[in-house]
Amino acid sequence: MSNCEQCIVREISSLKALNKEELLTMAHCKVSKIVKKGEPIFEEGESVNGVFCVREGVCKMTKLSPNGKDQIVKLAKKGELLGQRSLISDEPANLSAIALEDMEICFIPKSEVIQFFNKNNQFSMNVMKTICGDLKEADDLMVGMAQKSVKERLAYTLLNLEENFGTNADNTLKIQLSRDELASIIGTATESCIRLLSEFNKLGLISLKGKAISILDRAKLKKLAE
Amino acid sequence: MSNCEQCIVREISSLKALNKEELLTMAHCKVSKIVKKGEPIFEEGESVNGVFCVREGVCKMTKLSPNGKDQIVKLAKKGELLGQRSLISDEPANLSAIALEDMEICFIPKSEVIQFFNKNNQFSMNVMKTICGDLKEADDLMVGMAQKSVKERLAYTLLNLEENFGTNADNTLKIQLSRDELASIIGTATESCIRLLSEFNKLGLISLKGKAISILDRAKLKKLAE
DNA sequence: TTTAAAATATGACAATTATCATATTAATTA
DNA sequence: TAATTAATATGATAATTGTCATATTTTAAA
Repeated sequence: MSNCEQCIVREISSLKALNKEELLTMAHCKVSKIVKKGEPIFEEGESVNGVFCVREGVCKMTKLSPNGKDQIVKLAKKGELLGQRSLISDEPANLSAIALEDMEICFIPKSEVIQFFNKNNQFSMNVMKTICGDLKEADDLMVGMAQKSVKERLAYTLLNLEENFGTNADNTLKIQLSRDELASIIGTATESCIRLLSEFNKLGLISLKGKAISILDRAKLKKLAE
Repeated sequence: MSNCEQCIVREISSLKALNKEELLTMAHCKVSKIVKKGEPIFEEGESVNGVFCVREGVCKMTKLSPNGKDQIVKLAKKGELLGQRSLISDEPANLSAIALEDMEICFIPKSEVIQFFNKNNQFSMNVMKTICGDLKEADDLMVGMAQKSVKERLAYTLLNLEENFGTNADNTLKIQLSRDELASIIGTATESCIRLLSEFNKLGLISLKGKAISILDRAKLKKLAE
């Protein structure tokens, strides 16, 4: 049983509002877990009964459309809490969470989180702020989906991935997505995504070395993203 | 100064958690207002500094896309609180709120709402649940925008409008939207929206009498919406 | 390493949707 | 009421995007 007090996640998530005592009780009831790349943390429709805290790795939050295609709604990384919405709404998960890399996560049972809500106002406010941030992002993405072309969305998404997940020493995006997954973020067919990547590549906006993408011309890409 | 204790809105919104004393202080500091059809309650980018409580009427929550088109993100009706997200995030409004009908609204200053958050845990939880509901809806709409065709989105939206706003005695949808506004909900060009409405009309799924729309075949429409 | 499977890439074509033009109808106001 | 404007409607066409077919490359497994 590792110590929550030392955990980096505590510093960057809503959990930073917890006091020593609360951290101690959390350390006792939490369950740590390794999730391998490609494995689900939880799936749409499941009753989650708690919150997952991401210690390491990135996962995709997806929703299955009636047409059978998965849409990636959000990417979650170190420091994020998953399943807050369904815990608060007391509903099954609206999204699936699937590891994009090997992950380290902790599960905190619902009863515990409810205690924090009841006793720690700052924690509640932190969670609320996070959810409000998610809502703003979702609204913005929705407008983008409705009003922007696939090309614009791809440009926007590439810039976003760089900003949120950074680059390696060789300037390639740290986050590794398949073409299929990238298409599932921007909401298009895999072939369309691939074609546009090729086009961006030919235009010198990006460079493609296998799966690795690096952004060469941020300014032009930003213009394309509108 | 009207009495918040008697207000119907109190019964159906997060405000139902407030006790008599809190309602009394609210009654003293709130400002009632009439907003005529077409007028804004607040606009994107504005610092709202409080929350608007909808007593009567419906408004659209819109966001301007870089291409100059407005996207309707949500419709808000009696009993809803507007501006909660920007209050909690302490940010300017992300959306504009524009009356679709003559409205009666009350403004409750930020300082007051913060008091409720601090002292009344049930109120906080209610607000959180509302925002979580908005988030789920936004995620779902986003997936719909990304994965569904315009036809599917129109069918879905018509059924939604009936469900959320009801019908008149003559079976027409209570909520009156221009073709332009309907297009702005489903995220398409006005002409495309009009064309599909005509098509639905010819297929006997809906009937059009001027601006008034009535749904004739829910089952088939539902199938079309997928 | 060889083979099989999966991912990436590209062409050809069809379907969807947007845009522009222009009627037609409804709503507003002079 | 007539005149003007705005909203609705429809056709023609172009642009975007999806689908299917098929290479090519990469990755995984035998």
